[in-house]
Amino acid sequence: MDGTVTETERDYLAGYDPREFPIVLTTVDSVLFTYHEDRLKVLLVQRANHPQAGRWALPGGYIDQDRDATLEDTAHRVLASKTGVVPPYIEQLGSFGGAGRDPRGWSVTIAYTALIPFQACLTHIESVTDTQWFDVARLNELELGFDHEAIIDAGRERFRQKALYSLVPAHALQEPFSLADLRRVHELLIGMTLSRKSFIRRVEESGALIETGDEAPSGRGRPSKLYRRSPHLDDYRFIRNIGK
Amino acid sequence: MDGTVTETERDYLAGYDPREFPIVLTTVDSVLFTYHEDRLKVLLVQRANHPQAGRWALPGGYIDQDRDATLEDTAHRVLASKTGVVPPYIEQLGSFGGAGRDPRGWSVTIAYTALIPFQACLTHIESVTDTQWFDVARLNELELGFDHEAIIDAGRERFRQKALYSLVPAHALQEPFSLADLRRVHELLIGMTLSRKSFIRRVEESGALIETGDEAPSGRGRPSKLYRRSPHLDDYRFIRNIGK
DNA sequence: ACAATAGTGTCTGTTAGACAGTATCGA
DNA sequence: TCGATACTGTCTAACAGACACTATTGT
Repeated sequence: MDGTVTETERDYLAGYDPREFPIVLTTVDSVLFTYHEDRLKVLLVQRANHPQAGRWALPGGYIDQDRDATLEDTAHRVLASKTGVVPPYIEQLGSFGGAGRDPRGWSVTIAYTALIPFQACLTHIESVTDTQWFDVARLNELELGFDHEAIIDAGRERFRQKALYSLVPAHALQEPFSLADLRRVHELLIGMTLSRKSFIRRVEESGALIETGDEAPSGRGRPSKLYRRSPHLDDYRFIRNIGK
Repeated sequence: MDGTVTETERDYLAGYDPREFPIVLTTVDSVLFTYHEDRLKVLLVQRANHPQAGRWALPGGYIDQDRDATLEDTAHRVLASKTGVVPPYIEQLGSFGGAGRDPRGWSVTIAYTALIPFQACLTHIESVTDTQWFDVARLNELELGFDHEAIIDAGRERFRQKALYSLVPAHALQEPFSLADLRRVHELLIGMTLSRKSFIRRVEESGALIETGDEAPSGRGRPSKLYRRSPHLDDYRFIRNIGK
């Protein structure tokens, strides 16, 4: 008699031991961006443990099988532990895996990418030394761990696309914010200047932002109108890209 | 003396054993679409082993740590084993993970989505009984394994977007093909009819397709011009979406 | 000749970009 | 008043959609 012919799924699961199979090291890393003082910044953490101890790398870690019900839970938990809050915008970026990217063996990281206002986690980040914002334009001065530079590039490219056809980058700003600031975030992401008029028209047409009615003095010059995010912000897609 | 203070990365790796940590079951699954007889089809495989033995599910499997250097290698290997060839278009779709999606425990699948001409794997698929094309409009009649229905939906949505701003769906057609056929593929993906004129204009403007110079009789009526894919097809993006 | 299918010519509406103009602040 | 910044009015170019028209086949 061949036992496998009549084996039930219950029997199979009772005898299943994952340690009998080759093990893939699986982690979740996040690329968190913000905007501060006319610069795009990305959050990095200095690694305390081997491998790559001492290097700056993306905030990430193992899945906690008891606490995390989904991959997004892991990303939320890790980011909250580094910033004090869950970012207002997060999406899955992609997975990066291979035999050589981690010296411990075949590994996969599921990467998320997120946006947060600089002020939302200012005090939390100032209270520690191992977590810092870095100017994304100066990452070449740093030697990052693993393949995290490539993952950050993928995150930038994702938000570059979003800046072309959505107003999602508004999540990088503290409310209320001016359209001048938001346009600047888009310009940094896209890598070119944008027409004021075109940008304002899109904001009005979309309904993805709400005018608060207040104004803010901008140093010298006419004060700017202030806006906040509408609940539909994340869903709105322009059918045509901005930018010449 | 505290050994960890002076421990080198080499020492750490020598003592590293992945079995000491909680194990996440990691697999790669692919959503392969094609077009045949005015229908969108997706490739499914009937599961031979537990869990979910007997159910139809996405082609997928474990990473072969000796053969696969990257995640895409795994997707290629599995798809080639089911169709006889590597599909001409494949991209990473996203990762689906959680505590409850596989009865064996916490699991992650890295999903790819791909396109192939129906004829490219016709003979290979006809030679086996456990691998079949299914009409994507009739998947509700099937009880799929795991969360694979949700993954297929994500793949459809990905290609729905691509159909709005690219000509990537041309990979689902055998060369040479007519614009009528390609437009039909786009219409099925988008879920609405498209203007002939708009579609032809985009093809001409993009340079992503090359006219072969031949024609094909289409039953009755004027014969249609035939096209093949240009090498730039995958890169081209329209700045504006098609469709009202 | 006719139906059926493929492709074209041309008009219109929409919207991005350009640019000049107006509005409102500080100095 | 002047410079600086924010916002608006309006023209133009580009392009999608509509639709009528021509082209080419089988019956």
